[in-house]
Amino acid sequence: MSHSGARRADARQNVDKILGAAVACLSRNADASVSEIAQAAGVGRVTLYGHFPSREALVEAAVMRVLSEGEKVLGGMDLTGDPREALNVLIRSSWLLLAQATAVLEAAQASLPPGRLQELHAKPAQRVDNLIRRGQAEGVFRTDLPADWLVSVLHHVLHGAALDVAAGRLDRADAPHFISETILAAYTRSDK
Amino acid sequence: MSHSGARRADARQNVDKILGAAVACLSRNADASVSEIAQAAGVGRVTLYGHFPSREALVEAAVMRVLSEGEKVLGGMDLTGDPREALNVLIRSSWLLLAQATAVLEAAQASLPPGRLQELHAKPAQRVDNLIRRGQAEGVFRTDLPADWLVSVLHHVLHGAALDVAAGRLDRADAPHFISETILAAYTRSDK
DNA sequence: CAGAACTCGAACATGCCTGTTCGACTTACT
DNA sequence: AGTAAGTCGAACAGGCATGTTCGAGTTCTG
Repeated sequence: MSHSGARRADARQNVDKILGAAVACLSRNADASVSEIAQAAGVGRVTLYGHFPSREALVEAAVMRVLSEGEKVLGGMDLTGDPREALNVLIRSSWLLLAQATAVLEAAQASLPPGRLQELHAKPAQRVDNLIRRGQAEGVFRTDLPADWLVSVLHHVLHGAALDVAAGRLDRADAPHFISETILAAYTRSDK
Repeated sequence: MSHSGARRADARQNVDKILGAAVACLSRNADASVSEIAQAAGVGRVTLYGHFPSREALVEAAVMRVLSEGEKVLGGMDLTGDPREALNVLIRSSWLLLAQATAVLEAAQASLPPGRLQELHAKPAQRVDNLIRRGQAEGVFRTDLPADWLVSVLHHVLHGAALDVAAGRLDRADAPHFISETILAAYTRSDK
């Protein structure tokens, strides 16, 4: 095992640290500078450019990373059964990941060609979308509002909760419970 | 009426156009450039600097404008009576304004000294906060979630809806209805 | 140990944004 | 009509971010 690349050991490790720092920084600040990300990764700016040719490439790599992590979680999760329970499980076990994903995705929206984003984001988003539509079809979730809107609400509540946690307005431990309770209620008609 | 200022007629008119453009631009793009705002207002960049000494002053003026507009609407609105109805009226008649306010406020957060913001934002936010707390006290809104969180949810759903409209994912005419239905449901316990 | 891969800091070119100054021009008020 | 207020474009200075190059140092790998 030595023919494909030379000193991959620490190089790949650095790439990993950079990607992690990029996700963290872009979640907090949509237009974080390359220097900022490099510093957060504990690596020189030049080293970063040695691994990613441009800021755009770095952002795209960060998006793909957070997306693949999302796939890993979403893929190994049982979303069949009662849609309420499935949604509950999904939120409780991956809200930080989803929130991080939406944050990085929005950050990427400013630095990436317009179409490129939804092209990558399509599949994971479709999973949540399908769950909601199934819940509607089974009469568990309200049908007086379009599924697109319900997805959007989940989206924005997750992102908002992540912002609140980052700003110290919300206890990280409370977040999953609050989100879950709020979304489940919102997905059910209020009167009658 | 001629002693306080000379050719105020079109000067003040330009200030107005600039402030309007600033609010519009900052709602779409939190870090819109001064050139961009000036161009959107149909005036030269130099003229803008003639009225506002710095970008920071411009942003603050835009915040004060949107806040005073908010006060005008919130102040002349009857928020007594059934909290559900009051919240419904508030959302339906001012969602765009509220959404615009949150957008500009977030934009300002990046360009203004940290404390300065909540200092100005305090009173209008308190009004909504009070309405929600009153609803909780009267047993109309759920009390298993803290009022701060419910305010935050309204905040983020409004902002999110504004983003969706701007991105063409949501019809502007549908927004008030969707928001109102969603929030009212979210403010009520789902089961039992 | 020796070479290659990798890292790093400093420095440079470029570009955008902010503020500012200057001079010429247009417009409103008396 | 005349004067002062206001507008505008061009052009400058400073700052910060993106990429790039160079040379020297460090560390993995064989």
